[in-house]
Amino acid sequence: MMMMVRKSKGLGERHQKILDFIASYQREHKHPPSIREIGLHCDISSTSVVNYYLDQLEKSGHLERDRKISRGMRLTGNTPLGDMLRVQMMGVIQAGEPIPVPTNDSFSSFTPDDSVEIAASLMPSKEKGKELFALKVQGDSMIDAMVNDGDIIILKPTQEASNGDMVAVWLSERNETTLKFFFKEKDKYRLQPANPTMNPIYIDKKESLEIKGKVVMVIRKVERYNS
Amino acid sequence: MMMMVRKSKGLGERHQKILDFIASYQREHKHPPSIREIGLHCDISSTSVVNYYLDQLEKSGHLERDRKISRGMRLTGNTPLGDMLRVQMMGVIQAGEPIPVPTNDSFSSFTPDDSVEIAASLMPSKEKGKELFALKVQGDSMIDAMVNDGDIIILKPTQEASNGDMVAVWLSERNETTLKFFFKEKDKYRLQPANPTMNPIYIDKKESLEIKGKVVMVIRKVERYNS
DNA sequence: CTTGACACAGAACAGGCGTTCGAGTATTAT
DNA sequence: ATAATACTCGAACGCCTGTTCTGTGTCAAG
Repeated sequence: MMMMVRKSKGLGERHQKILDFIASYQREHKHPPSIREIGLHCDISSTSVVNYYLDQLEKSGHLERDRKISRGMRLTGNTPLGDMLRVQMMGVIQAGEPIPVPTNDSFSSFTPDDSVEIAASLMPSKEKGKELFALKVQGDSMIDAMVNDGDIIILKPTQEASNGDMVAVWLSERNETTLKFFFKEKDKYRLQPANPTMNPIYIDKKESLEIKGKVVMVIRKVERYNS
Repeated sequence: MMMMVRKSKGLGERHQKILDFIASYQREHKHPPSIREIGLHCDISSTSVVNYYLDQLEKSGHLERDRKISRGMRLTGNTPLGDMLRVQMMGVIQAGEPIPVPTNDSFSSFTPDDSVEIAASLMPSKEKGKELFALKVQGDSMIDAMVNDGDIIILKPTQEASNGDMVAVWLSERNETTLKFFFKEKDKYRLQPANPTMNPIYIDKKESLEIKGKVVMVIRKVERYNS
């Protein structure tokens, strides 16, 4: 008479729906929803069932709960609050090495240590989707992209880019990683350095060019000059 | 028999105490306190009095309240939460113009429009004091500092710098603003560009060199390449 | 078929919490 | 002095909300 999905493993449709609702509610109201509000918007007619799922989400680490306290819950994964988002630090990007990209594990592992928090107000427009990841720049090889050793770059995973986007690309034939503005021209790609005093490089369309992500932000913690 | 202070103008001792308590409670519990909890820790025996002050704080803009909702309040001023800080955007920095610096008005004006929010976790160590300000870079004149047109730089106001600090300086005799790493040498100052491929410039100690601030962070929202 | 974990409903309980009201006291203005 | 204003208390009301308990239908394993 009624169907139930997802017995044990992983996140069910219901779980995801609740998670999403909490996030959107929080964004809109600046505070978490009550159990009953969750039930109402997620088509759950009993508070005990919502509580049931909340408990599971807490055990799986997606949620923190303050027992006995009204609306005492908060998401732990991305966007701890509506006004801040947390992106996963996937690793380092450097000239001669491939670019680490997020796997489809999506959620699960979220060690706060390996993540970067960013105020949502800083985020350009609609990129706020949680589909973001971070890389730490290693080496001075990307100074032509106006990016220093130690800088953190935030990017959106994608395989395609529009003209003018800054992309992180892997040139497998040259065994080279680079950060450039991307332009598709007649029979070649133009990779334009961010530094306007430097010249672009051209990649023939026959040559392999793997776009790994679109750069949306660069963050630099200015340390002491080391020399 | 009992004293009451601060009749009308400004923030009273009571107001400040409540504000402080909400902030500290929020930091510790990750959610706002209830009216009764505030009363308890601020020596107010009646919930109606707490409510009374909360209303005032709301009217004066220090607080937002969600009526009827348990613990429905949040601070609006700086550091809306303990994990984020808001710095004032003082203006633009460009080659031929002096550097805008914060006046001693300190607080008062906090228009969210002219401010930048930063996750506290991004802030290098102890600079977190609210003595920070932001500038928007205008023009390509600072590419030698690895800073682009449109970048946002966060700095701590200071007139002195240690060797290796990146500083924003005004060279009044040259009518020039620049961003460089600062080194004091025998009888001159060495201003070292962040870009390691570029050469330093030297300023004789007789020449005027006004340090306006120490750069602690650079943030770049990557837009489309315009050309 | 039986058993047991799993998913869900519904109702009831109890405490948390914002709100409101009546009343009393101190300060300042008139 | 008198009135108006600012501040404080205590208690009661009633909704909001998390918790808990009992019961039902589903599904897979034994």
